[in-house]
Amino acid sequence: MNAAVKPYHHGNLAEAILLRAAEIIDEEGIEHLTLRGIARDLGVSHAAPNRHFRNKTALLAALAAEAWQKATDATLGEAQRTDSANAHVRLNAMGRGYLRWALNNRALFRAMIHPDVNRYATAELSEAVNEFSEKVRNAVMQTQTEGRHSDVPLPILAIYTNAVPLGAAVLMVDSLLSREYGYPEEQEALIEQVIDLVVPLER
Amino acid sequence: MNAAVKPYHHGNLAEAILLRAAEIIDEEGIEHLTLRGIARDLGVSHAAPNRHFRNKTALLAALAAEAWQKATDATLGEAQRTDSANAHVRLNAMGRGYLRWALNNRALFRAMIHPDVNRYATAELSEAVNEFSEKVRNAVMQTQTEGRHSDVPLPILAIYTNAVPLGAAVLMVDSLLSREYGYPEEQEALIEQVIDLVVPLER
DNA sequence: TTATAATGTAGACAATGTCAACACCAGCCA
DNA sequence: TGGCTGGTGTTGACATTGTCTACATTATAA
Repeated sequence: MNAAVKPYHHGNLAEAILLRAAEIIDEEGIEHLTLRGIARDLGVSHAAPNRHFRNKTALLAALAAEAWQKATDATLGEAQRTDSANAHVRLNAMGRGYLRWALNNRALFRAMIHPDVNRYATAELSEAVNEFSEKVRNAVMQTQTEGRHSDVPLPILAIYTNAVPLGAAVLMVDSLLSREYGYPEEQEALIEQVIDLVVPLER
Repeated sequence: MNAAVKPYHHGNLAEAILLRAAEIIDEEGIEHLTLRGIARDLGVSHAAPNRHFRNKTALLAALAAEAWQKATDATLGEAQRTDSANAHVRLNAMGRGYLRWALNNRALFRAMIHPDVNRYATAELSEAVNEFSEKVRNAVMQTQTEGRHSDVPLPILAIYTNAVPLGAAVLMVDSLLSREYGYPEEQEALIEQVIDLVVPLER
């Protein structure tokens, strides 16, 4: 039988690039992400990625958009799983879902908060970010009607609520402080306890 | 009189490089920071910076170390200014000092949380980070003796307390969400209200 | 079937980080 | 005082990268 002949067209290069990019960020860090390296790994010519991403930043933006979508899913999914009508329970679950997702998907999380990305946002990316923040704001608002910091302006409470899992994820994923705080075996307990401080369940 | 003759030695190139680097991050973003660009701006040859920084990452690490030191100063300084023996008052002031510093020194803040930096930490940088986190942990511990979440393990409470100003700063400095949240004219009120949620003053 | 757009390739170019070899100079020791 | 030595700056080089243009191949649909 003849050896597998590489077809001229890859077939699904765009997705393959995104996948390989996420792998590289995980394994070698985002600073080692190069378009030519990805092309080499995928066995295509060095310029092939340009057919699918206008430039390197566009690739990062696509990764970030994917990240925001998945973060949104993880966040809302956790709330749905509680099957609760209590807004505190749902928002608490959202916080856990978000933080757990960030810690388990560090490559995508890094793409989300990468400075390059936020300077050159694509429409797709802005859309994803807006959807996330709208969902969170609504959930926060509902806890206010249940009495959580009902005297605090919604934007302030939203920043605060967002900041905790975001800041905690940055601390544990990227920062030098992660050496102090990052005990993987205790991850789930840590998530739970930190989120309980922002959105307490019993009062 | 003879025209100013450029001396062969710059005199203070290392500091000049750090200064210019911070300017570039502010004005053009960290993605436009190049060693050769800095050298051009300072009127030295393209390889001169290598005499002072082993590589580009070392320059970023030096910036980050400076950033952590200044952040520590801003944080502790604010606590001292309160001249209060109440740990809550001091920690609240620390949070405000940190967040205000981050919002007013975005270039250095970006260096602090830049992914490259945290992979190749220098001793100087680690030292600066450790000092900051130790000071914060102590202040958090003291609020616990005053009854703030006294049942929560100190590491958890420290993460939570750290996460709020850090996350808020990321939201407002770098993230796409900053478009939603970043109203400079309301900055001081926003700082105050967000920090009050983590470290409430009256109970 | 065939025209057309999408996808991949090859080659080129400027910019960058980094290195080695050399030039200049400040400060110390004899 | 004079020369040496190490620190600082320069020049030139090289590999790598992102990106562009021209061209090759293939999928698609009229």
